[in-house]
Amino acid sequence: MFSKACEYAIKATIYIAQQSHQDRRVNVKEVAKAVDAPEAFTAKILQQLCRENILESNRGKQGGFIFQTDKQKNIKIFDVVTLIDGDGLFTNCGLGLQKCSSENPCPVHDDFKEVRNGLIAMVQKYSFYDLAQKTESGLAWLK
Amino acid sequence: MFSKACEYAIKATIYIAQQSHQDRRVNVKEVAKAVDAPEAFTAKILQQLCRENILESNRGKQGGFIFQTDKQKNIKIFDVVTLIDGDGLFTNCGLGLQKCSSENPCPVHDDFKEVRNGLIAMVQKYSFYDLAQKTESGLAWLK
DNA sequence: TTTAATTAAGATAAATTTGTCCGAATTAAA
DNA sequence: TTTAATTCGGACAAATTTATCTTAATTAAA
Repeated sequence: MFSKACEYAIKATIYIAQQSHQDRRVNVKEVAKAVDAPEAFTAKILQQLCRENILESNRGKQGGFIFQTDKQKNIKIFDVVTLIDGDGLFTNCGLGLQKCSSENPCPVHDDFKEVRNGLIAMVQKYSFYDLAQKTESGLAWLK
Repeated sequence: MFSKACEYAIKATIYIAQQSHQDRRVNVKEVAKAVDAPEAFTAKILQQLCRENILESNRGKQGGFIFQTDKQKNIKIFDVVTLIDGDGLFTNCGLGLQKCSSENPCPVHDDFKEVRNGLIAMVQKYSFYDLAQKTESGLAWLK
């Protein structure tokens, strides 16, 4: 469904959101461990999330990543998926037809659309603030 | 969502089912053209579908592939996806947690389960016989 | 019997995704 | 001011997926 990079991105973003609630910057090593992802690969992904202004980073001693709390409330899984994997999952035909539409539908057009709408609803349902709270309160886990 | 190989497999299987309704064997070249897929790659995929006894093939002049009509009625997209991509899409955690469960749920566990159940319902809804009919009657297209 | 059309199987290649490594820049603390 | 901890950026490497090529086996038709 999502790429590995995207799974790591989502989990890492939730973890950083959570730590940011306590004003803790976290470094790559800690994040990678917390979400059970390879460290160097995680670093690359966090870089991408910073470039796109989802996270903020600081170099040097005591440096690390933060996710501003007010920003957390406006950003959803949808945004991270779109950033890392692109929007193909949300827009492409389920069978890969170049021009699938209601006029030229693939054999599963309508049913797939429903599934996809469910998926879109899911990734737009929770903000990272919500997801971090859920995890903080012990109702969910990142590994 | 599905791999390229899997998309090709589904479309090719529908096309062959359709032609088999008229007792036409079809060769790789024709299939690949009909579903807009690379020929040699399609050949590999059809081989796999034959090995797993979904399709039947005959070598030599006038050879090609068929999909027995009675078999078409028992086989669903689900089976082809499982064969080509494995069952990960239907069983793995949406965020890749090794041991995601209701006791140790990922942050989107319940919502993802719902989406996934919709997906499973979709791939189990139609048999290839149904899908071929839909396509034959001009209600759907393979490219 | 020969030939042409076909699939089977294995090797290879290209592209993409996943993952690592290293040197440079930055920064707080010793 | 030096040192240690950190991110950044680029190069590199490994694994997987996608795709091609080539040769052998098979088979119907000429």
